Amino acid sequence: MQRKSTTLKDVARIAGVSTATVARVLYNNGYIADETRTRVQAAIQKTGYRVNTVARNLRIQRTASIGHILTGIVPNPFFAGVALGVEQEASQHGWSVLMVNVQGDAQRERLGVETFIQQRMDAIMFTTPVSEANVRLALEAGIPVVQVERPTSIATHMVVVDNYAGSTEAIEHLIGLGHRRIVFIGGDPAVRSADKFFGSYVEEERLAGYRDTLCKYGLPFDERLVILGQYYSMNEPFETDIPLKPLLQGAERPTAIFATSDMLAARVLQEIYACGLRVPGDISVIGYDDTFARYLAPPLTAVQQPMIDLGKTAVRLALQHFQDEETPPAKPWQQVKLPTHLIVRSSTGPVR
Amino acid sequence: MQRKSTTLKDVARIAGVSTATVARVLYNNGYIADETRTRVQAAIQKTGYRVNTVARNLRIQRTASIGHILTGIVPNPFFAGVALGVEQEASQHGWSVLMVNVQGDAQRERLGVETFIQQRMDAIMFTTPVSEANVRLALEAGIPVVQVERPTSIATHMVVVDNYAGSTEAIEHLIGLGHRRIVFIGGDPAVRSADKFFGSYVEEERLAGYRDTLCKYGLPFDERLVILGQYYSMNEPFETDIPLKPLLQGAERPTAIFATSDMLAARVLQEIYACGLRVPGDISVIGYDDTFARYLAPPLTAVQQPMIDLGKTAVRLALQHFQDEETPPAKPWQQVKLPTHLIVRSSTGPVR
DNA sequence: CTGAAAGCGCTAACAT
DNA sequence: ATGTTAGCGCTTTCAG
Repeated sequence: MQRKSTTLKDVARIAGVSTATVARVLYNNGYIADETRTRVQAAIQKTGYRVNTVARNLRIQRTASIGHILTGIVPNPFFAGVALGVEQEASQHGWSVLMVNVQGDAQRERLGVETFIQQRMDAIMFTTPVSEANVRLALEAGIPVVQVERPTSIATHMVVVDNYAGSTEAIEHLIGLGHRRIVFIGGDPAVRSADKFFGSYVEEERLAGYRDTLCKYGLPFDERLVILGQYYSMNEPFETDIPLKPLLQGAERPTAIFATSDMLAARVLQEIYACGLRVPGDISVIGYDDTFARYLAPPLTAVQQPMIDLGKTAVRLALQHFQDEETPPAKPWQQVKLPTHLIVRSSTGPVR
Repeated sequence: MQRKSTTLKDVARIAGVSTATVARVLYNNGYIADETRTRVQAAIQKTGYRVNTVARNLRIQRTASIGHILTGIVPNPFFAGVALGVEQEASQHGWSVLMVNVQGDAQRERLGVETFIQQRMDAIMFTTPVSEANVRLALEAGIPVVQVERPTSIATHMVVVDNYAGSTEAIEHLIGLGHRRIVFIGGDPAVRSADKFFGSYVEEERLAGYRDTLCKYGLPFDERLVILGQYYSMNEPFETDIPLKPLLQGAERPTAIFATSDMLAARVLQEIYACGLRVPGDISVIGYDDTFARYLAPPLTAVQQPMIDLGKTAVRLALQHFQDEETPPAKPWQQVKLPTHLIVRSSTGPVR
């Protein structure tokens, strides 16, 4: 907003018409004489006029902007994927997106929401809300909210992933390869106990898929093969040790491991190699997310999350509120569940 | 901007004062009677008033917002790091950031700049501009510009990395371990020939560091050990093959490989393993960026780029324009060069 | 087909 | 210590 730029008024003066007329040619509204249009367009050209969105927004009482709150765009590339999807879909519809990374901090999240309200964002998205209270805050300001991937129990639009199916598909793949002793390793749901989530935790859904699939194929569910820990950190990429060695060096070594993120799977690979084992020769590994799975050695079989699509869908839900502006009968919140896909690469193979 | 929210005027009416008075307590400006302040604060509390930033921006002719254009936040996590740095530093100073991902597309980049101009962003940042013309576009609109990491030849603020030193440090580390046949693998500078860059290409700087260091230690520069290719793609993560096998299976096998990104290094590891070799036993590998280097097997020695700091510094440069508003003698564009650090992990070892 | 004019919600002189 | 008021740049009725 540096040096003063051309205004509509300037253009009008130069073209010798009123501001209303300029606005008409700008938005192709109403009748306008061809000759006038040409004259106005020439003036626009000449001055390099560009509409002042700030003034426009004030006038029309909309900003066509989405505030996007991310738990942490780093270190897990999953979030960058969602952010990209959000931005792409938004800009395709002429919307803008403001982004705030809170790195897991509820206080910063609150500030983000507060700012977004002040900026009069037309919608607010949480790609993984940290605190319920902040979701409520946005809602109370009368702003449509979309929660992505790990919604709280508060009713808003939601777009989630079919974690149960994703997990099921992974385990079935392993069972199909002859595996019977399969480790499940994931973040501990209890860690997020501060908030109540809608439905069940992502991690719980995946665990349920694991358990039910074993059951379905008549395999025993062995609690010792389930490893849950607080492996996620927004700032320090997992310094926590993964208690896998005992299993790997024990008598009844598992033949496959299902990890609930690529980052975790990568750590699992490191542990496996440290024990002198080979993948998939001695043990198969499946990751989740499909972020940098393809870059690991060997290229990792992984449950692919529809990151981009998650973001795009979230935007579509938000835009709905404004599409049919004539239908104020505020439609209820919607929940969309997206499928996952198992990408089979080289980290899984038949059991020996 | 949904349902009509409380305005300053409302608050004034309820508190029984003028809007000017409310503004005074809001910003703690000028004299105000304690009693009045209390009354106003009560009214603010009661109504849940929140300043309308849109109106405010129009009035003060500033937006306190930065438009951030990213070549592609996916797939290289490097960009997410920069984006985080930008956002953190901005919000710490009460600034907002709009983000646009152009995924390497000059057309989309242009649209992004155009939008940012219309939104009256106070500054525009390019984390790796795609096209010179777009940088110029922003500049012509009178908006301060910061180019990050791979600036074009256009003069603006710039924050870059000391690629030469980064490369030098990596090669010295290898030479110190006794390596003499070291492969350099990187993106081909010629690929970006469409634009002229300021100083030299990032890749060229790194190559120069490699070459000069070999020279310094009296080692021969062997062109056959330099592999340059178009390994980067914004959308499909490198499908291109890396022509490394001939070298790995040849007579005089190199004992170390220096790759100019983690993504490339990851691919190199895969090739090495495919040839049945071990790291670092048979061959050492160094990556660049230090994004997911720690997650590879073995954990990768890598030249760490100051991603967050790159972003933060860029914001600081942009803010300078507004700090000392009284000094209109527009100070010249500044260029800041940030250091890299070699993070030694387990992918490098003494030559056998 | 075109123009006049009323604000959107706020800030900052300028008065008092 | 507080109030009045003139815009910021734009959109959109309402008149003609």
